[in-house]
Amino acid sequence: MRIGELSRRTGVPIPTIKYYMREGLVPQGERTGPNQARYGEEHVRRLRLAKALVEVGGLPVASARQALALIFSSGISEFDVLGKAQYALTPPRERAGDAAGDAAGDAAGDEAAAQVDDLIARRGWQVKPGNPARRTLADALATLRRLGQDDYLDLLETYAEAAEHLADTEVRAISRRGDLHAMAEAIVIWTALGDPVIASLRRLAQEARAARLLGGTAEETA
Amino acid sequence: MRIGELSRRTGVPIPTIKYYMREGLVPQGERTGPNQARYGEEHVRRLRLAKALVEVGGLPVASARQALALIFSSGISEFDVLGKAQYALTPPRERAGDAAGDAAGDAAGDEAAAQVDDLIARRGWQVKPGNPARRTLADALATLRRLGQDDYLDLLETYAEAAEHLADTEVRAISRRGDLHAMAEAIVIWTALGDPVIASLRRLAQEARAARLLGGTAEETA
DNA sequence: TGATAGTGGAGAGTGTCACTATCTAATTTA
DNA sequence: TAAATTAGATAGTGACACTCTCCACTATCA
Repeated sequence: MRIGELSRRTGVPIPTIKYYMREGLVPQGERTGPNQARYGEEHVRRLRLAKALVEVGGLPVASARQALALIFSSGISEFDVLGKAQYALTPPRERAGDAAGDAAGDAAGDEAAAQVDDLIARRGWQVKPGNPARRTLADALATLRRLGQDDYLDLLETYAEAAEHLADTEVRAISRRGDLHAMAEAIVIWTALGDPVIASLRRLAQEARAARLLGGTAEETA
Repeated sequence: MRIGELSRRTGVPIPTIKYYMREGLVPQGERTGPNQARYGEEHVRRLRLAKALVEVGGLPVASARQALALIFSSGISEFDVLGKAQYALTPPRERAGDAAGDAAGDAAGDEAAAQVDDLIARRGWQVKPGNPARRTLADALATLRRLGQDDYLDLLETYAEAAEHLADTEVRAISRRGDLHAMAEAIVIWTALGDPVIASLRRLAQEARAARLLGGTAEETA
């Protein structure tokens, strides 16, 4: 097929397809002439995936490229798909740890890092020291502490339990796929799209619980 | 205090403080002369909060302004703090539902919306029809469907259970605060920062579970 | 009592990001 | 054969979150 059909079938505008090709999210088409190229089903799949990661998953284009490269590469083993996916999907953390404010060499940051290590150890989790989620979590906890919300940090235990339960179900479901390629694809998709799904469900459940507890009514909101 | 100290105590650069004042995230200082103003502890708190919401929570500045306005306003009732916070904290959803691709008037989108309604009903949740999380969730589910991941949609039940459990604990913890003002603040903070916390924990737990199931080792990754 | 550093406020400038538009020459397609 | 598409390259756009520059002033230290 040519680019027009590719655009129609995926809902991605032609200029955007061209842009994604330049950026390497989608490979070039098979050239058939000086100004003609042909595209196949793989282009459709890959483009749909790119669109989903960027639009729904909110990934930067560069991260989406990495994730797509991972899925469509041949030399992956099941031992590192997940790790590489997590690396690719963690939005490039800007410099952190600086600008803590309030003089004092940032006690909250150190405490938070220790707290993360402690949590991981206590749960018996085996996590690579380089997993970017460690940093993200420590940053968030340090911020919570600086905002004086440390009296709620026991919620963390509940969060960790829930995460463990989720991860257990997810890993189990995905490992049932025999095909390594399909596993890699599912990991990327569910890691990226799972975040908004969980966030939405949390908000919905919050509203429901709050209504039940505070007696709020299900009326419209400004 | 003057702006220099405000900057030092919060870790926010002076030009950024000025920008935040222009954007209304932080109120103006109390003028004491043609080119002098004084700032107080409220400025410090508010600026820290602004920084947290933007840097860690990843909110757009406009959303952070709304959230801060909510916290520091006087006329809120406990019946709508949460709803308003959710409205303020949901990143402005761009147009959705269009550009589905593949001809066919987007069956995935309709099915997903129905699926969300069904889930909410099945769980017995009381959720306002206008809650923005409905849309976000439906979009994500529709995308999952279009990517052919609908055979995993039973994971949704696990997600919903986890969300319900989390929300229950959160709402319970927050409602223990008698002060409505403190409640509003906690809601905003935990709604915004809870997302990255949960996402990180999920990733850590995933790696741990995968290691256990696949026998992966905790070595370094590229 | 200067010299130096630090303000407040307004407007313009910067860098990044994700597209989007335009152009040319060369095909297809009707 | 005329109109519509196409590939590819380059340039432009709009949103966003700052960041810089000025200037007429204070504030503070030697």
